[in-house]
Amino acid sequence: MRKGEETRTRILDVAEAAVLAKGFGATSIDELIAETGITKSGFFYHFRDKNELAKALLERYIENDERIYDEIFGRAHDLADDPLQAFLLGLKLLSELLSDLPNGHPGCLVATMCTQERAFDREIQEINRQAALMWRRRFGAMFRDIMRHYRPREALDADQLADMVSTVLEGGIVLSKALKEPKSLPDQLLVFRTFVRLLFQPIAQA
Amino acid sequence: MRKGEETRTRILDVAEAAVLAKGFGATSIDELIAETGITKSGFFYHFRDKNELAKALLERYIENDERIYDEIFGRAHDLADDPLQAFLLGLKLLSELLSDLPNGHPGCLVATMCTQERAFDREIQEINRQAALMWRRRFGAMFRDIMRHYRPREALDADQLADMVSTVLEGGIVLSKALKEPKSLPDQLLVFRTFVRLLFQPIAQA
DNA sequence: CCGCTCCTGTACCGCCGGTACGGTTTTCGG
DNA sequence: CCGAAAACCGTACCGGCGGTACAGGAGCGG
Repeated sequence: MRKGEETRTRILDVAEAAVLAKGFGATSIDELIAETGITKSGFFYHFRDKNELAKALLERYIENDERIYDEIFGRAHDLADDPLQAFLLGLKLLSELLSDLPNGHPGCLVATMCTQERAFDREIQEINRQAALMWRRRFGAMFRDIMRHYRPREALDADQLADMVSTVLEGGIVLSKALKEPKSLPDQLLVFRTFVRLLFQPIAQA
Repeated sequence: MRKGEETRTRILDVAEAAVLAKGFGATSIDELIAETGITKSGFFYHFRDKNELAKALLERYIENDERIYDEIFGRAHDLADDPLQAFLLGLKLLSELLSDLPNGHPGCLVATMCTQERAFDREIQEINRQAALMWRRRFGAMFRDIMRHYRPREALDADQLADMVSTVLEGGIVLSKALKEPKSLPDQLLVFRTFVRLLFQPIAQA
């Protein structure tokens, strides 16, 4: 009914924070049910096992991720007609959004799942792969659009450029966590932005 | 004495592979002692607890990592006098090295530790931070050297550029694992290499 | 009132990290 | 070659955790 969904969401909220902070293995079910105020039986009513919790967590995370990208780059395309300017603006907006997170980026579940555990089943690995492929399609389309209007100074594959967005995001998250410098992630994104601007700058300037 | 070190090394070898594949939490001590052929008592003779295993694992990994960078970029500097050419060559050599790994990069322990667990103590987090700072110093020095000879087309901070190397490596590892495409990591490194070449290209070409 | 969703309570299992501790073999310096 | 330290083995035990089984109950819509 309604109540069930609400409880399930509350479990997922608590679980997501715990998993991003401590890792999946270090997050105990006992701990989750204590914080959500339900019993162990209640937990297993919603999730068959921990693996299904991981799956639900990941799917919800990816959905939310896609929504954020839709919104930011959608807004960027509303503000700028030119595909290059829109993309650069999108990166800027994303960087600002990441800067405004008080404790830095909480971490990426996709990275957590694929870095940390081959303990998960193939289904989760496939969800992860699809998420990365969606990022590639999303940004790849943008780069292809840009390349229809601008000639890059160096021949680079649109898909590899698209992957670079994901790479910088995932790598920036890792680095800013390791360094304990939340600003590193948005900074790295801006460095990448400069590279993209440089790549599509017209050769004849003077 | 001598035998002790050998056994300890064997434990670390087995543990490193397991941790990179399944994550730290999912790697059981029972599993490690079974594969190394020792008993539980033997394990705890070498490591007080799992956290000390993690620490030893991380320190050894970082040492080895530094050695590899020393060798590759040392060789690159032997082959090219110019600091920019040497750096670009180093990236190329590194990319080729990563391409030659049959099953792709096994994963970065620094990323594993900092992504996955706030369950580790502060000591490990500090080791992680120092590793990232060492990368920054290493590549930052190279970029500063380059900037003494070349004027970048865009004003970028040498340390942020240095961090970009780590970002691309860590992000590339995550992405190639998520995509199950080992080639992504070396490819991303080459894309970054193109960006660096572009950044320091003289403006007046004709 | 029935039946379904959404739980609670209790009891239990096996794995795992970790402790304790006594005993044994191996190794190396003197 | 001897003795002592190093490098283990064996066994027993503990508590936490993931997971199972199952009985029961509260609330609510039809």
